[in-house]
Amino acid sequence: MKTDFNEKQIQILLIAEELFAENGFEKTSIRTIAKAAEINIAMVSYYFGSKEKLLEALIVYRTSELKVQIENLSVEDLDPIEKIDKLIDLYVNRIRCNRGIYRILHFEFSSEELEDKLKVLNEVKDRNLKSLEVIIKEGQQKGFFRKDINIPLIPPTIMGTFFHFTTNKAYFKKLLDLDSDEAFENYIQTTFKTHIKQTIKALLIYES
Amino acid sequence: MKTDFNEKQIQILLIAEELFAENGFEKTSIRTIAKAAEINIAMVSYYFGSKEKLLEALIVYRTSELKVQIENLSVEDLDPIEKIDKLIDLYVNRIRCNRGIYRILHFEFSSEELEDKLKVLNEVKDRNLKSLEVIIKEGQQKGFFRKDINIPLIPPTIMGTFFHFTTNKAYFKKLLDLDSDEAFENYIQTTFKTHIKQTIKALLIYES
DNA sequence: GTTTAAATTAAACACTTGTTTAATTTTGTA
DNA sequence: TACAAAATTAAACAAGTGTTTAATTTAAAC
Repeated sequence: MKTDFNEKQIQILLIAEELFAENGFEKTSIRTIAKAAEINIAMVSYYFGSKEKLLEALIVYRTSELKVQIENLSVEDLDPIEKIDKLIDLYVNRIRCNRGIYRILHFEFSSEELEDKLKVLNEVKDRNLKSLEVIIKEGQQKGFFRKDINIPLIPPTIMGTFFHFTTNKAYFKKLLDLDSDEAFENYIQTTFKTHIKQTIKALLIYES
Repeated sequence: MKTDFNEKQIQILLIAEELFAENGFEKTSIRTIAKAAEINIAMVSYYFGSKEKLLEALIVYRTSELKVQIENLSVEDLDPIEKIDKLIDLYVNRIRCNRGIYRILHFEFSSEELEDKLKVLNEVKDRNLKSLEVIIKEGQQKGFFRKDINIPLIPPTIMGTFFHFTTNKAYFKKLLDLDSDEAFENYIQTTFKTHIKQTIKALLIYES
């Protein structure tokens, strides 16, 4: 599978990503993409073969880019608790940087249909999970964390909470009296992040 | 706005719901719905006006049905902790029962475009949040829970985690060695539910 | 049984979709 | 400059979309 794209292709990919994330794959026509990218409608087929393959190219382009920052964390010299804090920062920031492709991946696929193309993404997930395991087991060894943690359920707790919050942005903006996008953004970076950190740490530490 | 539908209309709504949830609104054509419901393609326009209005009718039909079971909980004679357990059971089960419409609501809309039609849903959310507030404040008064809880962030934690888990069903089935849909379903009803309960309770109780 | 309204149908409509064609322009190379 | 490959274009294509029409059947009321 091709993983190198020329400038023109990348230009198209980036604009397509924006449009897909905003309006969805189906609702975004090739003509819309072409107009936004200021190219002829035939160029999409010319460069990528089809609309579907354009999407696949976008997924390949983005997911192969998602390299591992999280692995380094497990070897850093920090409290297990500090590591969890940092881990959540990394999770949230990564999703925010790549929110376009994350939106697309989560909303356009039933996860089953494009499984082959998501292999790269699954590998990233697996590696992240492994790093998380190292961190938590270290915390358990040092007596910080409880022993009966279901580790695979930690990432969906972090990401799920975050996604749900941003997906229902309009609702929460109203609920929390955040009157601008900046205020919403700021709320995420402060209060919301803290909430997730508290949640995960409480889960790891709390003895019932 | 119409809220009462005859048998034929409901039959169409239910089949449309299934198809929308499975394949998405855009990918589901009126002809597909008509074939599945064994009706003429003109009947959708005849009964609902348009495809868009069919969806609106479906949302109205389902959301106005989502009555409040959660309110009763706050007056029951239970531990605050038991109430939280029960609350999460209610949340998860309600989403599972109505997973079709929930999928549609979360995946088809940017939440902003259909705001008027989602008013009913927002009212339900608000009422649920109020009930949750009552329960948590009672728990705080009785000394069970910590005082600095950000209550509005509890529901997105519960629902987000759950949605993320079910949306990425394929991935988690593989990760957790769940080889059938029944096994997955069973995992949700036991281990996964327990995880959410633990998470929320830990968050409410844990003192850092 | 006749009349009237509701329900149902097949066909056509106008429009958008993704894709392909064939002609033209641009670019790089010898 | 001349040539060949790559890039770009406008136009056409076939297929599918949601919707409407006008005719027909069904059902209910008198």
